[in-house]
Amino acid sequence: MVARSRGQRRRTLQDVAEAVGLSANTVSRALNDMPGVSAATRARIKAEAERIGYVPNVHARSLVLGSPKTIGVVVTDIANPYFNDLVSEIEDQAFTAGYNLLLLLSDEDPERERLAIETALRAGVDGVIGVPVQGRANPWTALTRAGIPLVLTTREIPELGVDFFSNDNEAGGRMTTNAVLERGARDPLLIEEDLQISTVEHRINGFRQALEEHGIPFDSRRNELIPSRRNARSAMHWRAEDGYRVVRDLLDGGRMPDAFVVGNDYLALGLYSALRERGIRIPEDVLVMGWGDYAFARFLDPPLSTLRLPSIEVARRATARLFALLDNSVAGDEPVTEFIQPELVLRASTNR
Amino acid sequence: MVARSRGQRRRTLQDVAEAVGLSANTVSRALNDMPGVSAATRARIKAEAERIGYVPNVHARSLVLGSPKTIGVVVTDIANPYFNDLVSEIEDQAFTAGYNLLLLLSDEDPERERLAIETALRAGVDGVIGVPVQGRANPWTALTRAGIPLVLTTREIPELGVDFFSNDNEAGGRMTTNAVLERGARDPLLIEEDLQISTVEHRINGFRQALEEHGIPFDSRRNELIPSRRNARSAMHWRAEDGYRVVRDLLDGGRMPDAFVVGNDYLALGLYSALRERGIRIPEDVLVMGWGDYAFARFLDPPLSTLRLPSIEVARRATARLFALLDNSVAGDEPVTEFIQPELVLRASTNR
DNA sequence: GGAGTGAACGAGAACGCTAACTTTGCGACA
DNA sequence: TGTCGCAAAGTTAGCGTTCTCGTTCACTCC
Repeated sequence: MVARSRGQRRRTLQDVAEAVGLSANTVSRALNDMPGVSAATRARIKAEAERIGYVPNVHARSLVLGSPKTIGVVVTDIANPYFNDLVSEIEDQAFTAGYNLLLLLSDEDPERERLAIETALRAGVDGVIGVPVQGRANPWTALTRAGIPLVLTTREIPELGVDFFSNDNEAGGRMTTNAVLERGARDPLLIEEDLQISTVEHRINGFRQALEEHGIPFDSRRNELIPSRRNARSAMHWRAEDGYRVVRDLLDGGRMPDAFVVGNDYLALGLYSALRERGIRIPEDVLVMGWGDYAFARFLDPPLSTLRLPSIEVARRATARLFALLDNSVAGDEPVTEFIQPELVLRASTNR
Repeated sequence: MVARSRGQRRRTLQDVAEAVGLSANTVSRALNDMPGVSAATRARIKAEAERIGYVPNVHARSLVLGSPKTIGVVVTDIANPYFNDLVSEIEDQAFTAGYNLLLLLSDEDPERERLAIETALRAGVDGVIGVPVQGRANPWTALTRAGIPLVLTTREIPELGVDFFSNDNEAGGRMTTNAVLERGARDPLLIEEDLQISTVEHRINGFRQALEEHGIPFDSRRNELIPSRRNARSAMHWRAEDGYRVVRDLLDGGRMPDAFVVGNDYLALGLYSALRERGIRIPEDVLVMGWGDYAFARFLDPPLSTLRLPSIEVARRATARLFALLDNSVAGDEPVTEFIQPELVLRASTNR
């Protein structure tokens, strides 16, 4: 049983110095493996520091070194597998590069986002990777004004004029839609969450382009927008639930498309459930195309065709860029925008 | 378009002071809304600070105030929905209490965990909430020795002697097993991941107890352990895959239990797939009981019976306890251990 | 009109650490 | 034996804040 030592005054360099009868400076040199200390003294100092439980004060240290080495990640939620991958990979990259990661969740709430950005600012982060709630520059300018490097991913804010990395949602919209059209669909329905973000807009554009290529007119009846719900912790349950409900209502209303193209795999999951309930078969009666290739997609019955997103790659490029900006190894005056190609994964739900 | 001001020297209190022709002290008072500054001067200072983009140096500030206000969360991965909920809720609680959250992922890797703890220490966190990779005290003592409050969740290390909050896995093991036994199963098989942690041990204990209550002997043939795989980002895919494979191999080997009780819903998902492939019907031919009530569980065909875990409640109590320790509002000498009851969710996969 | 009062602001120290510079001391060498 | 050189250690300053204590100055009041 290890003694719990709570409430004790925190040990300082001076404490160690007094304990070994040397100056604080020597102790500092010894512990930081700087030259100018004999091996014997160094060992003695390290042992003593260990013994009395000395932990360097990070604030004092970074006050003089000027390097907090922390990046902030402001993201809507981590329940979404895509953001989950994003954050995991950013954490991994940051860890490797010796950076800490301050996690801030905005919950799709603009006010919460504003506070998150403020927190990042107050926490003294070196840089920020963000996924905005809305397409408005406003809360983020607090960072750019303070001269803190900012990189956005997944959701774009062109007027901000900062670097942006994302999967190519327009291409994805085309790819998924084309896949069902090439398999004979003539009346596909796109189901999306109603978010004021570039992602949805780009996907709808891609959807529309694919339709036009196939000579099918685009109108609002082909595009069902589901009101978005906040609170990240149950977002995925709700999405499946919403997918279920929207299809049930559609069928009740007598509308029966010959293909569903949806904004994420959880929507598709709910949709499966609603179709099964009505005895409508996939893919015989209707094709279903998901988005995201979540872990469960290939285990559904039938396995779900979907779009695999390059979340890891997006995270990698975004962090690499941020680190480059932090190193000043790159001129940040010309904002970089990169779209990474997603990959179509065809499974039985679109077989025909 | 907002000007991007990179590479500029960071503004200091002194810069603001010189700009307005006052002392740094007065500027500090003005910006912190302390008395002793006239309203006019205060407004002028704030405007100027805003104009030149002054952001207080958090390190200088917390060096003197002695309050970093950050908690570290060391967890294996956030792809697991349970940990996802845990981290989301901790973030929420921390945010509300004015704390920052430093996220550290250990990836089920003891070495990575050791480094994560070291990082938390170096980052100067006020306290830590941890989910250990193993049941060994060793890496965590670095925190307790430094006098940094530590609370563990989900996975226990009794010899550490720190507070622990978890769902009651033993009870959960009993509840899930009893559910299938009460529905006629006489030859249930438990599938678990082979992790050296208290969680798995407790669940197996619960399983065994339920069997004994029903007069069924427990032996190793009733308990299939799947080797654990690292790398958090694909952990969920792999779990489903493993679930698929283990059942396929079992069937190939001529073993056919009358119920599966599994360690998480992703395993159940893979299992569904394997059973479907062989034409084995759920629940007619075999009962399936999951664990975790992941978002997809109720949308499967048939909807999956499972155990809903009180992840939010666990997170809440753990953070509440940590904050109490940080406030010194509670004596931390007597470690607290709390087990919160899970809730059985019965769906069609165990109907009989 | 001079003492007392209180608001507005300034000077200096302190937080814990690191870096530049200085001092000490011991052995080698002429 | 005195001096030079170099390793080992100490001294001092400074990072950007906040806090404590002073100082200034206008204003009231007898």
